[in-house]
Amino acid sequence: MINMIENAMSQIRDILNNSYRELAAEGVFIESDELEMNVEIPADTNNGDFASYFALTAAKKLRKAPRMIADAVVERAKLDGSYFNKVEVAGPGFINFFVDKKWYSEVLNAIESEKESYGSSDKGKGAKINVEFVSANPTGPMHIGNARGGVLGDTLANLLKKTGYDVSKEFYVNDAGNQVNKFAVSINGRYMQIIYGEDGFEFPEDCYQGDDIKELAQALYDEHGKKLLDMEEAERLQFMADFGLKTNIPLMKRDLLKYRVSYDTWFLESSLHESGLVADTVQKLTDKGLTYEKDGALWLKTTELLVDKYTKEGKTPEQIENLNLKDDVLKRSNGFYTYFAADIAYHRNKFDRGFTKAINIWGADHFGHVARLQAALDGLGLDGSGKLVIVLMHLVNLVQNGEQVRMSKRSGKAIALRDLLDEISVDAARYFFNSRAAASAIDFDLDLAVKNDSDNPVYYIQYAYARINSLVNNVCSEEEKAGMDFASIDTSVLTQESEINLIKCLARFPEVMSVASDELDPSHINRYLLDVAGEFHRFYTANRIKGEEESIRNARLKMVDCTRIVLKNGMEILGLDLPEKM
RNA sequence: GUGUCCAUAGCUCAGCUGGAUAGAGCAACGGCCUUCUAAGCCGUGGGUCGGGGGUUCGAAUCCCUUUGGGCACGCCA
Repeated sequence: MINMIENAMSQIRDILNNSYRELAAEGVFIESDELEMNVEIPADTNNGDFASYFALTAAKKLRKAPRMIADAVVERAKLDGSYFNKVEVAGPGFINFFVDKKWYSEVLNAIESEKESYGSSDKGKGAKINVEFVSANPTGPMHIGNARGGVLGDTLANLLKKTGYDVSKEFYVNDAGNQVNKFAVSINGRYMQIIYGEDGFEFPEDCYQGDDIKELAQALYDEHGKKLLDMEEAERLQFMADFGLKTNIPLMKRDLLKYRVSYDTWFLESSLHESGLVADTVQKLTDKGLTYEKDGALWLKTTELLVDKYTKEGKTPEQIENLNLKDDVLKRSNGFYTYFAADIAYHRNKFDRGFTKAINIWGADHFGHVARLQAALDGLGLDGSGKLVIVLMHLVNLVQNGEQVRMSKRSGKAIALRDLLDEISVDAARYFFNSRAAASAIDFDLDLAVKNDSDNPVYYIQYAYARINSLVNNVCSEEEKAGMDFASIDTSVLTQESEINLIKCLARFPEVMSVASDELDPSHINRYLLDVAGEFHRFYTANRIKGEEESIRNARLKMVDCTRIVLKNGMEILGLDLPEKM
């Protein structure tokens, strides 16, 4: 909960405000409540550890030269009892603050007192949220894009838990509808081919071509022989679909677990149909006058709902007109509900279960669906625009031999998830898939991933962690380690540049967590840990602990222990192993 | 066509609620192991921040425009 960066910034705002108010009271400046005392961390520490640019932004309003404003305010600034020992004006009116030893000491004390909860916060206030991710069709093996989604969702859930949300992870299993039907027809086709030969039965072109289908058909044949021919076609297809799903779903669970991705709930789409929630939801929309019949199908007035939504969001009528909005079918003329209808019911169900927010990770190719689903939920009075948040994740391009490999289940060319793990480590995969924001497409170069194993940045981080362990083991006896009282160790002796840089870096962790949580982007943590590891390696090279004078030795041990805590807390969110030695 | 995401060093990317000299990793080149792990550290070179215009004291960041690329616009999911 302690955020020393925020504490320092808030002190600066107070110092500047007090100073300004005094001057205003004396008539030097006009009274103003609206001045924003912005504080930032300058890129170059020669310009202070913290800086405010308020004099430049306020200059126009106050009708004074920015440099003059800054000078006057700084003249009055009272640093007594604050974290700062120096404040100065630079350039056109930058106000630069320099922190005192006290601040560094408090950073380390904060980490030691909070330990595993350092970086955590209660900003979520316990809000119950649902994070749904991967939700791949159970009609075939998962591919590399699902791996990214799995890692992202799992990591995001960890992050949200640490920032005070009550998170439930969910996998939506599409075990109903068209895809499943096609799945059954595909298995049936291969089954027939086993019996009648490849030329004796024509395999439909728009069916799943992958070898996994052949394996399912073979398994069925091995178990039942030709007996399934005795069934009515509809019965046989149902039987095959059930068999395929029963086989595939556990395989998906197993493969995701290999990536340390687990779920609280596996939610079956079929349960929505069976419970009648889909029908009921469509009826509700109809009761609200939001549907109509055309060409034998039941349509949702999506256009109307979207115009509402976009108007509220401030789009102009011209902009909305340009979007060429269309309505959606809820119930097809053949009597079956569409995926869209089921999805509306599904999200209604999520909110019925008490989730105040639903976060879904979707492939970017589904983005056209986002506003429509939100609007449909708005139509039900469920505030989809506010409570349904979609993180669009761009797909992973698999590159091999310098060429992009096209992947699709239909062509059967998808690279199975489990094969990937035979090539690279889970840590490397988890790190890699979380190395960029969801919105950027990433190329996964298989040759590189296999070959440059030890170049992977994840080892840079893990190495820092392992180094700390062996360092401490080397310097301290077991008894000393056990009895170490870090709270009482004075760290004001740490004044080397590499020490200062490391402590500053450790201080950023709560802020990084906060930003990553707000942006639903755990890749911030990924990059941050790289910084921590870098600062540690630099410190390690420049300084020693063993053989140093006791006050220095102990202070460094404390700082190193703080580094270990931060690395651990961050790596746990990313789901990385913490190697004791490498 | 409309929408949307993206474009920053040779490559992969940070930085984007406007701030001081645009950063990191990889690759290249040159150094550092008789003392706590060299999976490390230090140094060098490398840039019209896709182009053009605008707003501003100040633009990689905001606005307009343009170019190039990914994706989406189904009685598929």
